[in-house]
Formats: sequence, C-alpha cells, structure tokens
Amino acid sequence: MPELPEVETVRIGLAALLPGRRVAAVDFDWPKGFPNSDADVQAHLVGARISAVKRRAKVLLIELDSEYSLVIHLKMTGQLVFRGEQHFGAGHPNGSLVGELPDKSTRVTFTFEDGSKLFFNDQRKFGWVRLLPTVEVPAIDFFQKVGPEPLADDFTAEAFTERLRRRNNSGIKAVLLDQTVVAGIGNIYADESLWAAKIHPLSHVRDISDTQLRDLYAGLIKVLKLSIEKGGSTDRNYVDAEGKRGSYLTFANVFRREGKPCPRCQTTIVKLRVAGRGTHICPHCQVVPPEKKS
DNA sequence: CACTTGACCTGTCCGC
DNA sequence: TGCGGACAGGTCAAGT
Repeated sequence: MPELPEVETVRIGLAALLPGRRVAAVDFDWPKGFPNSDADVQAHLVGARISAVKRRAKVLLIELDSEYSLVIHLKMTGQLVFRGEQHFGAGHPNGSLVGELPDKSTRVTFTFEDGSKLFFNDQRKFGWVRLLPTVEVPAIDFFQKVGPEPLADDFTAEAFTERLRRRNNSGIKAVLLDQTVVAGIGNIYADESLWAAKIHPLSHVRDISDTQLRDLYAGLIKVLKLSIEKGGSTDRNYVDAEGKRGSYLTFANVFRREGKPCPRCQTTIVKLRVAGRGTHICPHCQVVPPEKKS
C-alpha cells in the first residue's frame, strides 16, 4: 500500500495543487490520529498559507508560512484527496476512484479560502496527522531512527551494501522492511526487488554475495523509479492526490501474482509467509543460498 | 540484541 | 443469506 512510490506520487500531486492556498477551516474529530487541540489548529494552521509539500521516507510534510508543518503518515489505507471548487458537491471528477467526499472514512477535512478542499481519508485509522513547528519535525522519533532515502544521489550501491551488512544475521526481507536500514521500502517493493535480484526472502544477509547485493540495489532503485513513473501501486485503497489509481501492479513480476507464471522462467509463482507478511516468489529463480559459517 | 508476535482498525472475501 | 474467521500490511511495543 502506500510505500515510497505511492507517497511520492501523492507528494507530486499535492505539490502541484496546494502551495499558495490559505487554510480557511479544518474539520476533525479524531484525537487518536490527529491529537492537536482546536486552539493549536486555530493559532498555527487556520489562516496559514501552504509553502511547500515534501516527503521523507513514507511521511508527507506540508509546510506552512506559520512555520508549522502538517506531518502525515498514510500507513496502510490513508488517502489525501484534493477537490477543487468545480468538483465540490457535484459528484466526483472523471477518473477518481473515490466518490463524493467527505465519506464515512474521512477523518480530517481541510478547507481553503477559495473553497477547494483536501480530505484525509483512512478506512483503518492506522494513519496519523500532526501539526508541529517545522523546526521540530526532524526531532520526532520516527525521523531520528529512519534510514537513508534510497533515491538520494549519495545512496550508492556501496552505501546500501554497507548498511545491509550491519544486519548480516537477519533474513533479507525483514531487513528490507526495516525502516531504520533503508527508508520507504514496504511489502510490494521488497518482493519485487528480491525477485529482480533472484534472492530468496528468507536468505540471511551473510549468505548473500556482494554481487547479489549489488543486483538487489539495482533492482530496488529500478522498481522504485518505475513505480513512481506509473503513479504507484493500487491494490485496493491507494489513490493519488486526485483520487486516481496507480498502474505499477500491471508491471509487477511477482507481487500478488501467485499461481501465475514467472515472467523470467514460467515457473508458477507461489505465496509464502515471511516476517509476518504475505511474500511472493518464483521458487525456481529464488532459492535459499547454502549457509556460510560465520 | 534480534527476531517474532500482537495490537492498532475496518472492510472484504471465503467457507459453512 | 448470515456469520465467523482469515486476511490485508506500516509501525510500535512487548515478549521470547
């Protein structure tokens, strides 16, 4: 669901729609997901103008000229959908997967002074929104621990390998999903990049060669970039800032393709459970390497 | 320390 | 048709 490419797609959409808009009203009644007080919201959000929309890991940052920021995590079923005045109250625009808003999973509604609105929807309520002083954002627990951005210029194959080798005793899929190792990878892109590098998800890092880790790095960067290009992966819930679905899953090689042939060797793809997650592999291309003594 | 499991939620799907 | 249970999978906390 929302992993790095999906959150980046939302960011790109919002960055084209939000900057310059002034917040006129905020409707929320969700203390668990959006714990700020009414007074906080009135003082630092209402009346403020959006200056930028950024992303770090799977977290969106909407910066305001009040020197506060909205910090938003979509977790599994979160959506941020913008509706301009022309759409509002008149059904949903063409191509949107989402119907009339607000709906029963709308948790927060931001209304701008021109009448346009931004809806935060989250069926399962795992997501969250925080209003924080912008200077305090890097200090939140998650950002203190999270690893490097995989698409940053300085995140080389060497940097990737060096960080993975610190977790030599762990299973590779668990390591890829660990946000403190590398930011932004979730279940979809872990499976896709492991398939690309022909690595079994249960392999211990120590048993994977440097060459294979280099292939994994290359595969990861490739699937992340391709997915951003395709607007992310829509399985059930994920939509972009305009409520539209992403098409990456059309290009997926293993994810959610159990029972179908491996695009490389035609062997039937199977689904396993690894690190508590549904995990998709080609049992021919991806085999557990022999254990190395350590 | 590292790994696994459960919790957080709601909606959907499957079998009986 | 109704109903219970499994499942979806990001992150944190607690347990082994």
